[in-house]
Amino acid sequence: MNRQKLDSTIKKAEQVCERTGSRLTDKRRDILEILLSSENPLSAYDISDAYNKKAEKPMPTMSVYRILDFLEAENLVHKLSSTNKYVACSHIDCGHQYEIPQFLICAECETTSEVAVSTIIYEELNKLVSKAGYTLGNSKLELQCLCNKCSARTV
Amino acid sequence: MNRQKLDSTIKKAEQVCERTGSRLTDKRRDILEILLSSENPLSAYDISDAYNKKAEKPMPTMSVYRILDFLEAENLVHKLSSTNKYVACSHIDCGHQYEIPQFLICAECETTSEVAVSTIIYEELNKLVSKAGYTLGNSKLELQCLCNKCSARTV
DNA sequence: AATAATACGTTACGATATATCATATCAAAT
DNA sequence: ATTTGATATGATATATCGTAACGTATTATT
Repeated sequence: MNRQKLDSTIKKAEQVCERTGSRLTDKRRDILEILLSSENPLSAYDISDAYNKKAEKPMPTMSVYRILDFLEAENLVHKLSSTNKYVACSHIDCGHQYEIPQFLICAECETTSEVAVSTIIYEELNKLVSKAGYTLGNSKLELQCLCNKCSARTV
Repeated sequence: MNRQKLDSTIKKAEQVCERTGSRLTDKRRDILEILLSSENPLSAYDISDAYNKKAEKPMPTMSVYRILDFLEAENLVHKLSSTNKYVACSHIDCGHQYEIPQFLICAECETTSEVAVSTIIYEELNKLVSKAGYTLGNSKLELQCLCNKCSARTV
């Protein structure tokens, strides 16, 4: 992500926070920038390392986790529970609202794409869920995949 | 799960192992029984505790993990990565083959149901995935839900 | 019995995450 | 401008989750 795109995304993120009456502090912005700049999902410790490499004053693990929790609550960041890693939301800029974010995770190289589930899938899932006696909560889907690059390599 | 049902499931599980040239040893069977008997998903440590409460000789954590890995490879057990817990497969008895198992997890009480995704969802997912430049691997879906009981309580 | 394969034990460690309490910062009200 | 309260961060300790590496035991086959 180039500097210009990044700046506009950060600006948008600030607006998102304002709407909920919270603030995108310097450290929160730094962590978000690290995630936005990364090709791949990062663990809390990866993020900590990346931050501490640049910063004068190291940030304790605890703060990283708290900031990630905050960013997740603001929907600026998603946690991938299948890999225990974090990614910036791909839809900060467009403000796109969707019911369920879906992540395609390459099992080989961890390249990850975020896409929205189609309406038809969402409706079908809802049907299934209510038939089973549940109501759908704040869900996300994580699909173990192979990206085309890795797919080609392993053939 | 009553004793009779449990015994027949274990017998079926033994057959599954035989087919792959492996064995359902006593300890593996014990772990599987613990999971089959539990209402809710259990962590590796929960399982270890449950085993050690009954057994004369305690089982080290390492063995629990190895056995869980084994059972997962045989498709007798599934790991829920959103909670780091394990459940027995609901389809050992019927030998039902399905593309993608799907778990409905109550965010309140952790009650969990395993259902198969419908063909239509599977096809739609496949379309989405290939459009994004991936191929679908061995996936499972974990949906954060509310069960009707908890749903009623929180209203 | 000898051998090889599989299963299990032991020790050590690493990775992931939260609890708890203390401190700092900022913004609004006095 | 200070006090106050809310929010944010720091520090320390500890819980939880998981694996690496290597050794011993058990089982199946010869």
